[in-house]
Amino acid sequence: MARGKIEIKKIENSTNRQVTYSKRRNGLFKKASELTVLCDAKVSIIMVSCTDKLHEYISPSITMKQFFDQYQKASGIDLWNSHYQKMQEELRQQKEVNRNLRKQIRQRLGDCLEDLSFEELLALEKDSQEAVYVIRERKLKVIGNKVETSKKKVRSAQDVYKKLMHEFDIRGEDPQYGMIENGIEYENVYGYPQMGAPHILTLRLQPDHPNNLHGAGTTGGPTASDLTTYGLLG
Amino acid sequence: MARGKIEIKKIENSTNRQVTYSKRRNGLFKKASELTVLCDAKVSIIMVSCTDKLHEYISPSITMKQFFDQYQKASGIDLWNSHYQKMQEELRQQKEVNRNLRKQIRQRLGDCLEDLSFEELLALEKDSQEAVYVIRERKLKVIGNKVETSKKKVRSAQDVYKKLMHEFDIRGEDPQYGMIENGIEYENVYGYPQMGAPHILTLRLQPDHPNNLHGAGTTGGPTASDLTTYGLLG
DNA sequence: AACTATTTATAAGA
DNA sequence: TTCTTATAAATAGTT
Repeated sequence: MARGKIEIKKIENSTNRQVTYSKRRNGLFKKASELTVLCDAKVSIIMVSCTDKLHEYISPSITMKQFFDQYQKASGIDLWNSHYQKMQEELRQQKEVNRNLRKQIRQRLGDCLEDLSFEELLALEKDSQEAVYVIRERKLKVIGNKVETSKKKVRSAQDVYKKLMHEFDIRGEDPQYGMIENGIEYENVYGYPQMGAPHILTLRLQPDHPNNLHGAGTTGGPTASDLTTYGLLG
Repeated sequence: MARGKIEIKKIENSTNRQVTYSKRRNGLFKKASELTVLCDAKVSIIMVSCTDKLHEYISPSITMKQFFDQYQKASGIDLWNSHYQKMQEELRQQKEVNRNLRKQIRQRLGDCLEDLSFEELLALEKDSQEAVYVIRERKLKVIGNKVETSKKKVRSAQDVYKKLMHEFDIRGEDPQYGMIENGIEYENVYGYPQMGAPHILTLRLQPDHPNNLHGAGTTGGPTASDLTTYGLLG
């Protein structure tokens, strides 16, 4: 449009093309800003050059997001709504699953039983009772392990004691005196849990009597286990 | 830019403004399309007039969505990602919660017990055992209700029977003959469940003996209850 | 980036 | 709205 008319087709010379792009881009943006002011309109221009550089003009007093929202509303073209709705549906489903799982747990704790049919109630009782047996077996195994560990510790301590006594024998010292003194000492030195063994043995006796547990269990607040397992329920 | 220079400020005359908007809009779009061809660029123009009409230009061979995506990527400006990411985070949390709830249920069914501390194990046993008692009580109540309902039906049937007999008396017919015939009939007519009562009474005897349930419970697949409550677990 | 001959856009009027 | 046209603005080619 100056120094000779040009044909509107791709400029083959790369440098020339780049220069023209820059000049005309400025021209376009200037026109856009004039339009904005003169006609009280909102204009958004986004340009991507053939070298993938991005330039934009946007009227003051409006954000690109507003533009996109407005465009979407006016054009009815779905830019990201399908994504959004898909996620929303997924979220809804997850919440539904969540609701069901919680109800199931409540039922396993003895709530909401009125929602169950008689057959479901029987099945729930059977499942729950079986679970109690499994849990009890696991508990006994854990207790067994603890007792075993304690026994090993005791044996280990006894070994140490014997070795000490043997050393005393070799040195010709009075074994009777040394035994008492060292017998008290090693329990702390070698990590023998002073209250551990009796405590564990006490526990071992309790859980075989469900009635005992039942009667005692009606009082008392949440335990460490409750906190762990219900942490996400709130 | 013709017939006199104009100042770049809002055109107060509404008609004039409208005309200028239309003319300059065309000019802008023409320049944009020339730029597209000359420089092999992609251009998007969205305009909203002061009367809230929307007009757009977009280079051929590109969609508005591609433009928005490209713009967002290049600019780093958050158009809808905050929405999106918020939902994604929410979804992630819901899935995490569900994972926990499922684990909890598995533990209540006797799985994954090795993940519990000894104290948690004891609490779980207590909870489970208590739940079994609650469930059992509920079951007994349901059975009681069923028995009560059956009794009422029987009483109601007996009333009907008495009335029939009374009518026979009034009519002077042979009551001995009528009694037998109608005694068989009314069980079907008045909905008395023929197998119902004995069945319920049989069930009533079982559940007070947990050992009985335990022994029988080790076999057998999922019941109707299992299907209902685990439907969403897969 | 600056210059400038020329083309193009457009303001005002019809 | 569209057409016309005088004139302002944009810009292609050059430096």
